[in-house]
Amino acid sequence: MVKSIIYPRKVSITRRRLDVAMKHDFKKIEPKWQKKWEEAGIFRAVDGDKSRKKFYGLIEFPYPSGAGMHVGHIKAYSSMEVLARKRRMEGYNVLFPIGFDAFGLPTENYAIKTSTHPRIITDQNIARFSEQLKKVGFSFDWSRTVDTTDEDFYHWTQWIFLKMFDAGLVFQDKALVNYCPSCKVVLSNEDSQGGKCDICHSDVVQRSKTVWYLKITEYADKLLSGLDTVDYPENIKQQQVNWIGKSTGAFVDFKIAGAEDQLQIYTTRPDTLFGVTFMVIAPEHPLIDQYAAKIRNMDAVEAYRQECVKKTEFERTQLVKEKTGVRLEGIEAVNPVNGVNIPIFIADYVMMGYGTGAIMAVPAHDQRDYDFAKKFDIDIIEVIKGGDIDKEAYTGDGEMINSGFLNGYTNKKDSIARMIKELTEKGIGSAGIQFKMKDWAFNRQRYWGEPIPIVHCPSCGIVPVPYEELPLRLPKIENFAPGEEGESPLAKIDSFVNCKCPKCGKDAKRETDTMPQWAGSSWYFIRYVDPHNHECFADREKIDYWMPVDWYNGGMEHVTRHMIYSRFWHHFLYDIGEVNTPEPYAKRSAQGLILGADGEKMSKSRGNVIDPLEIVEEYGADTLRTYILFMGDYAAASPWNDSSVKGCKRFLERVAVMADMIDDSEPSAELESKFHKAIKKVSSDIEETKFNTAIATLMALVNDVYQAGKLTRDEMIIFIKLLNPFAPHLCEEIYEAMGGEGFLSQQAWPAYDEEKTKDAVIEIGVQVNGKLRGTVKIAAEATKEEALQTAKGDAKVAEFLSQGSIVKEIYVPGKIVNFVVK
RNA sequence: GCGGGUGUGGUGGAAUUGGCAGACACGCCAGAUUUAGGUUCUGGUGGGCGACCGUGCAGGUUCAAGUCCUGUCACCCGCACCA
Repeated sequence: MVKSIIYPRKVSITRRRLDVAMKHDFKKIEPKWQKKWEEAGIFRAVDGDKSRKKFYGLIEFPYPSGAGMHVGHIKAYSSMEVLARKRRMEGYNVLFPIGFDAFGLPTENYAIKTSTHPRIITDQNIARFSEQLKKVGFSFDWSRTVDTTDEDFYHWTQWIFLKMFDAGLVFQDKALVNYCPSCKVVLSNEDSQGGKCDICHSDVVQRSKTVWYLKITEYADKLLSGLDTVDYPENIKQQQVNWIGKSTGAFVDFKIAGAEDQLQIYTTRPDTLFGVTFMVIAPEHPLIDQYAAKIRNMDAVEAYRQECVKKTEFERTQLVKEKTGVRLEGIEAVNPVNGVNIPIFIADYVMMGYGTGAIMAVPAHDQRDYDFAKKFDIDIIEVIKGGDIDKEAYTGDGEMINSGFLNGYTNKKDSIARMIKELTEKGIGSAGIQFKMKDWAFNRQRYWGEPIPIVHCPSCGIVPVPYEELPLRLPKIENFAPGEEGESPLAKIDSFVNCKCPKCGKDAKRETDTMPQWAGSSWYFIRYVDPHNHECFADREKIDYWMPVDWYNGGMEHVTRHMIYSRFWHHFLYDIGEVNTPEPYAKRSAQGLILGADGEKMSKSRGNVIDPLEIVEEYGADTLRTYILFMGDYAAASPWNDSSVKGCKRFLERVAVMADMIDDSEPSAELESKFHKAIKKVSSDIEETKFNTAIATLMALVNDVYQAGKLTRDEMIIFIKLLNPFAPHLCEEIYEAMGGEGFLSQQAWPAYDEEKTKDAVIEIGVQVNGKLRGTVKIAAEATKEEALQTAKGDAKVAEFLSQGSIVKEIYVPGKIVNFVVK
């Protein structure tokens, strides 16, 4: 039994102060419980346990950088940590795994700098991260840890790649790619946003390279419609929708005057075809070379093209103000609806990568075309009434004019449909769909990645490595720096490159590129269900038991890349019958940033970075965890505040002392009711990721207990159960001191009695003409008459009522009384 | 430009979704304890002397608006010459 020292109201302060320090000796109790949990293995998930409901809570596994953990990691993991701990107490079989996404450029660059093998660096970093994570007391199932750089893991990354190859989703193409001259590596559009390399932030240039692609565009529609079946916050769904960027319109063929060729364009407004006065094609468009002999001003055209190549995609899109271009003199196109000849221009405001790389220009109703037409003095034909085309392009709705059979149409939808019908019947166009999303460039000229399991055979061409030869291991090499021309370091390893063709047996060469950083993270969550399997990527029964992920928490920065890529892979695995659902994640949440104390984003250069391990050292892991979730709205950014950290520490100390206030002699009904309300509030707040108010409720409850000066033993148990997901070390310690059996973490989550959350007597506000004039106490079940009667009895209310006559009396049960007086 | 979001005390942030604005915490003030400081405990703390005024700003709906509607401003985050 607990040695219950019951303090009288006035206690020896010195005595109590010493007690506080003893009761919350986090430096002693935190390692103690971390060790006990690990030894007892109480956070291990049990495969296939049908006697309980399962809960698979997932956090984005960290990239084990040399810098160690950031407070952002703690926040990202804390929400799922609290949920996992609560779910276990609720009797669920919980899978809450951790792993490391360890392939990637920062490690490789560091390896080059320090002449240390990336394997060694990765192992060191993983060990460091693991130790740090354990110090915070996260309840991960460490027996399932995965490491994407482990050959037992990337074996299956390669396996999935080959399955995609078999399905025709992998192809190779020469293309202009984003190339980082500093990292000497090809970057995807996602990794080179803003024209800067995602890794080293130097300028990205365009280069022609042979690139491996995954046909993610084939899954664009599924990725879009799948969003209707999952529980993601609206802003995340919207970002994905924008990223996929579906647009509906039509493809239209324009004849080249005096030739047989067609110039195909894509438009979302085929109904404005009568307003087309010129065409624009991208500088890279193949039509130019095709007609080089006919184009009279080829010199000027070439000069313009050279200029464009020099600009990066970023620069091209930045120059939004001034339109530039060159007319292709000598060739013209024919408007298919009216037979009028129109000029063709090249201009860099048209991109080769979207649509067909060619547009029909309708200057009257598109501002870009308008600007271009003004600059080059081209006709502007109004086809939609409603604007003033002398001033600017009109993009609104209106009656169709100057448009032959479309004249008189006023509804955009109808006129588009009519035009598409016309185009289809005449065989000069058809309805079409376009996506902004492009196919996924799936290779890097780097060492520290999964080797692409492909062989180039002089006679057979591209041949996949047979499944039984997987994993295709990364050779252990000394020099992993990329070549000067940006070729992979693997290209220098003859023993790796030279091989026999799996098909014909003749001499062949291996692909030397590796997969991009996003590969392993595209399926790691499946591996967690069966991490040690050597026969397949995961046992199907285990997949059926655990998948999909019930709740996935992570950062907003991964909403469009990692989330889309992994959803793509999962849809694919579903299509080939390897997993049980198309969507991998049933629910998604995202944490907001932790800003520096100055309100700015944490960064080394600003010097406002908080090291979570220093906080653990000084205040303890329980305080850190509690503070991070108490800071504010979980999904919003909020600044760090050292004083608030101390406030949370103080709260936990008050809890520690509370154990000595146990007194079962005269339970307080008032306090009992407060406990029932708190159980209800904390339980629902955790489910809604409103951790800040859950903690606030517990703080208020402590204040109430201190006011009462005592609480019952049962109430103390309830309290530490509610606090346990947030501050588990302290709660386990108190539980043990109270003589509790086993681990608190394995006890049942408290239940509340709805009846006891309701007060018999409530206090409500009384308004006169909508202004608060007093408050009165009434019985919860009071009738309207009783409530009004009591309200009128309030002296101040009565005074205001006497100033006129009551014309209306409102009583909203349990909420408010309002008198309207005139 | 398009999409998403935010705007509440000195500060971080609450508000059962139309019903007592400012929970909880920080900070600050005062008192107790202490040789003193810190710690701890107790009390106070939106503004205004007041009637009253207060949720970015201006209107509106309503008995009642932080919450709903219209307009507007500011900031943040995505995407961006996407045809």
